[in-house]
Amino acid sequence: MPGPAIASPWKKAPERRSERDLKREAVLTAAARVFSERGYHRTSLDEVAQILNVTKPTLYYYFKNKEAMLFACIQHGLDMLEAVGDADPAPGERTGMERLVAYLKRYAKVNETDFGRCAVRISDAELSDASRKKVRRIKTEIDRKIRELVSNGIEDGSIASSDPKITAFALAGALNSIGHWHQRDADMVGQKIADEYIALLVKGLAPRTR
Amino acid sequence: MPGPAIASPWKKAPERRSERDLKREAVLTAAARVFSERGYHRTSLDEVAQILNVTKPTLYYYFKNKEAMLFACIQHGLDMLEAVGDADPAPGERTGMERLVAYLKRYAKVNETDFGRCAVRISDAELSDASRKKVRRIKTEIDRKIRELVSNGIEDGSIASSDPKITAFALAGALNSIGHWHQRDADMVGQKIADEYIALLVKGLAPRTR
DNA sequence: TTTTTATGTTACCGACAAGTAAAATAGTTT
DNA sequence: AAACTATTTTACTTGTCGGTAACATAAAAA
Repeated sequence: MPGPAIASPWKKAPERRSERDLKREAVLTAAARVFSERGYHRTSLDEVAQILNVTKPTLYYYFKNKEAMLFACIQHGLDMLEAVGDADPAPGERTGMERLVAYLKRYAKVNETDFGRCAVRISDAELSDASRKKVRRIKTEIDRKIRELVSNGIEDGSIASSDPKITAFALAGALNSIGHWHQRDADMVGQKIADEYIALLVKGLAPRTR
Repeated sequence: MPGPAIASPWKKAPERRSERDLKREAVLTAAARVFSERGYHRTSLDEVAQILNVTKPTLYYYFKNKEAMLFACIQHGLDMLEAVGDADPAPGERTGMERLVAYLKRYAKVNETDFGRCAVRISDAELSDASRKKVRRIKTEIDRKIRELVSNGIEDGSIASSDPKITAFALAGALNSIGHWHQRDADMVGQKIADEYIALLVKGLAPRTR
């Protein structure tokens, strides 16, 4: 009978993740890319496997099934979007508008990633009831954050809006829509589009000079 | 050998469409509804047939295949959107901004229909190359129209925009995004949302009083 | 009545893709 | 060496669904 294993502290250093985790992550990254590019249903797991130079059953070693893969992709994307809200600097330092604009820029940046696009583009109708419920929870939280920023801006007078709820929807909707066509127009790249979008949303179409 | 049939003028009156056309249209309407609600891939033709109280092969009497159905739905939706541009009153009567806002409101209204949502929500990646090409042509035309309105507004000073191209994308994208929500939030109905969206786009978030 | 045309149904096929079982391989431990 | 563990493959099953063939029915035409 072997004695108790001696703990090797550097073996558990967080940056040294197990190979399994790395591979699982690679599967997820590949899935996110192809899901977001070609759509969930049009993507077969054989394709995902091929990208990784493995065969389909290998994927099942890392994920229970296709839906679990999609759920992980969407969740990761939503987690990134939610983290955008946590990077919000302490309220009071800047106006609500400034904080909102900074938030929207970070939000748009996440939407440029494969995970972000998965979260935004793929309908959660693909998911099981349980997964969808979790996804909806995070989406609600993100929406709440945007509304909060809008409300703060209204309070401090830096934002004019009659309805934070609809405004929050409109902002998210407008930014999410970027992901839908930006691959059609490869010439204008992400950040520029996002900046123009945000400028439009901030300033509006109507001229401000008189 | 029968003599030449005597033409019966009232038989060809345009409002008296053949039963076949009516049924074909019913198929299309049912397809548009369920495609836009549940998505193309998640919809089986058996479902569509069931809605109409027929069996699947009957659908094939009216359409060549599933993709032809989808194409007809999308095309009809896009035709409606394109018609929105034709309803534009003579230029010169009003400012570019007024014309654009009126356009956007009609556009949003179309997007409340099943066909409009099909056109906007379902990726044209589902279509064959030939169909997609046609669809893209109409989409380009719609985009051109929006750009034209924006440009006119810029010229007459009623619209402030640095880039009509991105602005047109942003406008369409924002309105299209309405279709993604509105079933989740049944309490706020279409036109109200659209009006708020448009108001935001026109006035912007930044307050105009000083 | 017979024939033709339009419309619909039953019963089926075939393909594709998700998912699984079980064997193969390689690395590690005993 | 032997045994065990982790990982991946080959080969297979299975369900779903788009699509079709062939027949049924009924109305209109001849």
